[in-house]
Amino acid sequence: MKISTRTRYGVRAMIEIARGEPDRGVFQKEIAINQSLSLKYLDHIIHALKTARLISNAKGKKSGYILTRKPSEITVFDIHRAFEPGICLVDCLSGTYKCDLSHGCMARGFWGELNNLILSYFRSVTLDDLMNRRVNLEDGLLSEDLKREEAQ
Amino acid sequence: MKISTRTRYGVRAMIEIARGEPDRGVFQKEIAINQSLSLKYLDHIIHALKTARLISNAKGKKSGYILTRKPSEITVFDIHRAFEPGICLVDCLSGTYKCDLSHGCMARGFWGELNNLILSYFRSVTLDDLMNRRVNLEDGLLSEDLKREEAQ
DNA sequence: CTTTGTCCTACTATTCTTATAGGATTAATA
DNA sequence: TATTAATCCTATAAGAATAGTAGGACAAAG
Repeated sequence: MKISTRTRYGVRAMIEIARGEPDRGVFQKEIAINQSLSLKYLDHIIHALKTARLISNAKGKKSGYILTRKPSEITVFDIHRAFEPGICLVDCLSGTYKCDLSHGCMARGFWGELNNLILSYFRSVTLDDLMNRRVNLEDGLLSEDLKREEAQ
Repeated sequence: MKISTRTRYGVRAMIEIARGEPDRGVFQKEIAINQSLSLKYLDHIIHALKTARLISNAKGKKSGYILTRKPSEITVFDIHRAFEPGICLVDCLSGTYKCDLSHGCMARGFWGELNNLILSYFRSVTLDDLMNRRVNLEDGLLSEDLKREEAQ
């Protein structure tokens, strides 16, 4: 279970664009340098974000990118959706999937709940929250928990 | 972001073993049939579960498997850990990783929180909960949300 | 008319997952 | 004791997905 780098880079690119001066757009090259990303790979990321209508060109093709909405109106879910069709941790959660466990799978509900958990989280955090670090509050707990993980 | 089939199968295998009669163990073949899994692939799953000391042979090698602990004392986290070293959605959350973003990455905390969220969830649900479907309560919400997902 | 940045397609390399194969070992049992 | 059935263990292959590179077309600014 990993977050894809395209989604991760996408979030970072969006933050970078959001941080840009209000009077001008942000160039791909600027994002690449500030976020230490390959210019060529970032190309794909930007393309996806644009297709998802989260960003647009500031003025013509040579004036960088700006957000199409306010940072407070763009959630991580929106960004994620630019790269993945949706959140589906387990195939059997999608409607089309046909499972042959007739007597009812006891695990399905569990995964569905987790799916909801992640979905809610993605929907609840905006680009504005990220920039103001409103999600870093429990950083202490985080490192503590992860250390315990790694110790194993 | 997908849950690996080995973890999924592992959970289902554990449920199957937990459901076994108290006086005898459950055979691999039984699990394979009841859960529609390949006997050979299940072989690996069982092996991992055994290495993690979650299951053991009932009596000698030919009497199937039993749980080493009560279902209420085995969490999904325990099962997951039998297959993956831990939960780490993003490499930069691990201590050893060196990131070159000197000015502090604004996304890291966000992913860390999600990591914690999943970790807590895994730790909070036991095999006993799964068997008694205590996680299926919000099934309605689940399907509703997923349908909205798929509609996009 | 050159440079710079965006746009777009194709391709490759690598990694990971999922599985299968084949056989060794052990224990019950006929 | 020979047979069967189950576990145990290693190797490997097939496949998909991801991450990243390459190359160039196009548009606009200087």
